[in-house]
Amino acid sequence: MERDKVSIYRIAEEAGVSPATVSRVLTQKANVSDEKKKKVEKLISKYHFSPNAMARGLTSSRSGIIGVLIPDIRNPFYAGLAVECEQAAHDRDYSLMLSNYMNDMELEEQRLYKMISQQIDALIIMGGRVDELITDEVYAERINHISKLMPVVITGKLDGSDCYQVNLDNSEAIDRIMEYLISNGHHDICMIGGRKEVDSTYTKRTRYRSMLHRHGIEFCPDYLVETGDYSMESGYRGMNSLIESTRKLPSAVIAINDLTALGIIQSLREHSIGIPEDISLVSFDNTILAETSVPRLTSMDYNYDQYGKTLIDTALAVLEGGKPQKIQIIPTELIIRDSCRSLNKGI
Amino acid sequence: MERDKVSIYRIAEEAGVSPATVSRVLTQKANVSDEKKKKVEKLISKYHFSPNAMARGLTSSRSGIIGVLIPDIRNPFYAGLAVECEQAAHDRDYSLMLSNYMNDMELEEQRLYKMISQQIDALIIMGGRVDELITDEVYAERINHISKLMPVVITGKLDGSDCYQVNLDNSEAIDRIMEYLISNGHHDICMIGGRKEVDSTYTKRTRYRSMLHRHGIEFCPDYLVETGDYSMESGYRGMNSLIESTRKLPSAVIAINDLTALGIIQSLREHSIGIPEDISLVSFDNTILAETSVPRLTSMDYNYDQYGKTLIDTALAVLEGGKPQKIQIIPTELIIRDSCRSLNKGI
DNA sequence: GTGAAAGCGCTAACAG
DNA sequence: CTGTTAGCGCTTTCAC
Repeated sequence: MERDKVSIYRIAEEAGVSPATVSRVLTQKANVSDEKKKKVEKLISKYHFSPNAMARGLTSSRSGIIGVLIPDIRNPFYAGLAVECEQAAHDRDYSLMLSNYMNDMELEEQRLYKMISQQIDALIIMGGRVDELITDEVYAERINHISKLMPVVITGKLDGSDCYQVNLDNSEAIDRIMEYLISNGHHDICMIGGRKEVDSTYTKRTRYRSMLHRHGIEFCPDYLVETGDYSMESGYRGMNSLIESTRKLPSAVIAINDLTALGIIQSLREHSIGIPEDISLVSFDNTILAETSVPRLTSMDYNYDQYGKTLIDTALAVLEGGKPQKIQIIPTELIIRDSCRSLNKGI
Repeated sequence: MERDKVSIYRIAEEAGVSPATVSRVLTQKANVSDEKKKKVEKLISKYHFSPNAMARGLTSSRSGIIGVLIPDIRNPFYAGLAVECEQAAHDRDYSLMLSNYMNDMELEEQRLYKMISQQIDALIIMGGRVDELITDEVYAERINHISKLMPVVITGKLDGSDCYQVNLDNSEAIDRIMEYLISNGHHDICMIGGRKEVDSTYTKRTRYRSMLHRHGIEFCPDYLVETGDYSMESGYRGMNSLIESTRKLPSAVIAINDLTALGIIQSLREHSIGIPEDISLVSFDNTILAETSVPRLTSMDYNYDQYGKTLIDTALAVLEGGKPQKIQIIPTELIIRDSCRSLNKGI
């Protein structure tokens, strides 16, 4: 397969100028006479020429590519975020290189080093080990090493590392959900799903308890259902076990995310428990699943647009020598749909 | 931000050999004495060194990146396919560069040329204009031009172009669904969703009619509901209009994809029509939505693994000078879940 | 088996 | 304002 042999030399020759001049009109960094500029631009558009990014990168030691390490793009949460990142990157004339690591540590490492050898200019790490409550020290050290080579921005936390963090406001998220439920007359509130070693889940559970306390509601251990993960199946399992084990069903259930909520819906349906007539359901992430489920889910939305943009902008700011804030927080907003009802005044 | 300055020169110096020798152990293409080889390998792993892909690419005119133009990664169908492609690419030691074009022609062009300037080695185009029944000639010409520079593999068709095609077996897919429904006693079968100018939809509709004919079932125009797109909302709209306009409801509905099926479910629910008690529902694509919906959808699955692998392998085969088949077909399999019932023997 | 040297396409001094 | 020149880091002849 023959590559196109158009280069600045070819353009230069046909335009009767030097390669440097062509480069100058390409980079727009130096002045070129109108006459030559026009000639060159004509050739450029004639050949649909765009400079070889590898050659360019060799001199500038910039590839124009931002690497993104992502758990699984099939998860609607990450898919949405990835799209926003791509948008933000392209706005700044950068390309994105996505790598799914499928929660496989070995795969993560492989893909990471592959991206580094592709000379990515910056790295964004989502989920996985940067979400753990207790940082893996070996991992932190490795990431630290990388963050000496390029900007590293993560969506979670990594103790003792130099990474920049952009985090969802998990505290605000759970507080708002609790306030919403309580103000609608719910007292028996249950929380299903997740793994306690995950930072965001830990935060949610802690605030859940303190919100109960603040409103004078006694904490019931049965109502905090650990399932170990974030899948639909885990929601199904968690809800089933709650129904079987408890004497008194809660009036409201908080699912750790939309996928888990779908499993909860399935369990409730099989037990002929109506949503929201018998039990109200809220969840986190406001993915497409919240919109497509029956009933449509009331779910905690984040400003995904801002999230993606902040991730990219932070990486590029560091790349350009800036000093953005080490931790930035993305705001939340509860999207109210059809899965919750009010217990007040018999509505 | 300082890049790591480790290069083959540094390795060479420390190992007391020439840069060429380091290159030789890196590429494994020439013989190097065991002694020197070991020395070099030690340094390589000491520094976690991996050669600069841009420099390498400059000489080999290969970037090791395959570009993928995709409509929207948030669509579970494309997300699943992208994951398979990534897997297949990494197995061959290639990276993937994904670009979402959001069904925006202008964006598609921008991202395409951006990827070309990033020196992608091959291009895979999914959906969008390569799915159109009637090829846009200007577009075909552009793609043709690109396919002179690099292998281009598409998931649809493009008349008069040199692209390689990897297609789902849409004929088999609709045939199997029709046979399944008819063998379960369904005669009044309706098909909802899509746009007739889309190649795969056109095929499905044509075969739908000929299957009816073959089984001596009269074609009812009301039962072919064009909605113009593939969204959930379109299914909702299509089903609503069918319910309002027809005297006799069908016993089975075929949705053009899972998303459309979800809209149909919502419409049926609002009309208190039970699935599958009153109406059976089948759809295409077998995405995660088929598994997470209530009831779980009977849906046409494709061998996504093979699909992704074939896409990548075809591109790389062409790149290496091979001559794969111009058109390759991916088989289908109906996954039976809870959304259809049999009308036979009063089951 | 191994080193020296040229060159991939581009940018960035450096002269003029 | 513009041409010449020297690399960027790697692979690949070509001698030895």
